[in-house]
Amino acid sequence: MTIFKTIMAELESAIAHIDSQVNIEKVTVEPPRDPSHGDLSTNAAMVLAKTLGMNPRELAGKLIEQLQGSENIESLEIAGPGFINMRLTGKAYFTDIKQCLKDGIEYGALNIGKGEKVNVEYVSVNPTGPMHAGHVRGAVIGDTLCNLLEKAGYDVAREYYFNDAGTQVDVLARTAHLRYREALGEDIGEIPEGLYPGDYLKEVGQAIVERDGEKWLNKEEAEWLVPIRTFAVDHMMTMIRQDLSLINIEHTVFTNERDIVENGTLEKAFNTLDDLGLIYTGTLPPPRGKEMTDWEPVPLTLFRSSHFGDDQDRPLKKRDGTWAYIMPDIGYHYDKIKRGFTLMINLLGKDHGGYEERIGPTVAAFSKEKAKLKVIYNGMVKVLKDGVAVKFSKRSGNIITLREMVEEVGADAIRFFMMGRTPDSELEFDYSKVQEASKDNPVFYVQYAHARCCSVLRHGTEMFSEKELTDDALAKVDLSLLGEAEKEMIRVLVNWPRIVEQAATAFEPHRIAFYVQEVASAFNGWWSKGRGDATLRFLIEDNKPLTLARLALVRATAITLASALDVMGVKAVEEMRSDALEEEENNAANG
RNA sequence: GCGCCCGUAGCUCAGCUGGAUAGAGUGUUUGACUACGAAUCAAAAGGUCAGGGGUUCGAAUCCCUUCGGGCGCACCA
Repeated sequence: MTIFKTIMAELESAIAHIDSQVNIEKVTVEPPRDPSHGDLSTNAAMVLAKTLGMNPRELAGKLIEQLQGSENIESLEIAGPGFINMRLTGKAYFTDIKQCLKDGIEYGALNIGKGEKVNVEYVSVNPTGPMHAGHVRGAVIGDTLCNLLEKAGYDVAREYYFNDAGTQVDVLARTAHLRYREALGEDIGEIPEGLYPGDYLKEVGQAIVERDGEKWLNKEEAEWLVPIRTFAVDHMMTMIRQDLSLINIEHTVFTNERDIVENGTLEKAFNTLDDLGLIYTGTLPPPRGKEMTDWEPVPLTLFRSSHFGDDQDRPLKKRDGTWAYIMPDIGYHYDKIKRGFTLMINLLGKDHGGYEERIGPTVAAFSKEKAKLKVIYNGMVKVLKDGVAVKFSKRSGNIITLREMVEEVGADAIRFFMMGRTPDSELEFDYSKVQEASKDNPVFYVQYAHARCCSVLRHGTEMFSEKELTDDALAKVDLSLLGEAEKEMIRVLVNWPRIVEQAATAFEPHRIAFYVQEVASAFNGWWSKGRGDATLRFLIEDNKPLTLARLALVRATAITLASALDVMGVKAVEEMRSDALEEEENNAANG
């Protein structure tokens, strides 16, 4: 039970005392933006005033009477139009801090998801080349969202949809065959227009030689296309998975488009819609806003997606009776629903706008409106160095590969920056800024704060035995010795479960990145108070109980940071050593 | 033409799903190291939340509209 829930419960009973029937849905208990308004604030009086036939300030007065008795509340006041501001006792927060120390890395875990089956589909890059800069953002946001939803108590499947049925994989096969001929000594010259130019297919050609020798030389395409395609696709998928593992992304489910297309799922999906009476033959209006020279009205097999909010019905079959191009995606979502998911989240680039509108109606139809599809679109990423666009790498065929990015700045920086803001906007990813060891680099700033916590705790062992500093031991420490200087730190830490809840319900992992900076900032501020005033330092030689209380809070800070960074997939380092620092130490040691 | 997203401090961005005097960082100005890591901290200055209208106790947030930017819009894969 967090302090927020405790106070909310007390408020609810206070309200019930006045009127037990009233709807309290809109009542909130939150820390006010301005700390001078107190620790917590509620809008209850303003929200309920009308239905209870009182003016807000009058109602607030009555609620305050009821809340007076709370042992968690130190003082109450009515403010502005009818806010009730509460100042809490120091003690009110201790349960949360102790909980943090007990929970460790699990701190902040919730059960708001109640085990609901969620499918998050992300990356889903075509298996025709390596992961590159354009793919990374959605990959990281998706993966972090998975972590977040798991933290909030959802049952999450991390899914990769594997487009191995389109024409691109045939192009891949043709390119691989060309590389294969090259590997056997043929001079293939420049890669022709329309095939994949990257060098990464050379090793595929070589690998085919090693497995099959000259078997596919001088053969008709019809003979080699399928086996080479299978081989090349497998090879690409292995490569992509290795690339993803560089930034700690590992999917749990891989679904093949080819399976969906070939195992009858499309027919089942179509028939399901037909049985629901949602299929008819009709004619679409001409496409708007485009000059159509060859358009003519044609009766088509249509799905009544307009019943589910789409602006027009969608053709599922072409005029020749074959499936329309959206049908595999529809079949795929039919499959997801059959697997029991009630929430499907899909991470796509902004250039896929309209996907939710197109596929969402079928999800609603298949599930009788019990399942939902949510698409998160992310903007483009520009990779820069010192503010200048990074040159494309020739080696990989005019793309910046994920592998190169990891080599350049490391996985932590990539993850932090790629998920660190709302997905909507365009993102400039500047190699130089991302590596900077200073405050304007949040990755560094946060990791530094965590390392500082660890440093303090290391020093703590000079005053205490290890046994006295275990999390269990610290959880039993008398926190009432903490004072005003620590209050801000405490307030920030106990907010973590709320942040998880808010971020998870909004599907917005970037909030975690902002929170983690808030924690770091509070900690660095707290730390610095000890510089001006020695009595505010963490370690006070002649006051062990106070020191223990502070160490408990330092430890709670480290735990909270670690817990949040864990969701982000960023390492919580215990020590940071820059080259400069190391050099200094080496010089000291040598001199 | 229709739909979606965006417009917040000089710059880069938050803004808790409708709350109080709109916040950080950076940049500018000014202070603080005989330290448990100054790789930091504290303070000042900086705003017509693109413009206009509406909804209500209350709007950056919701609705309408104008302007400006991005993306999508066929039986295409």
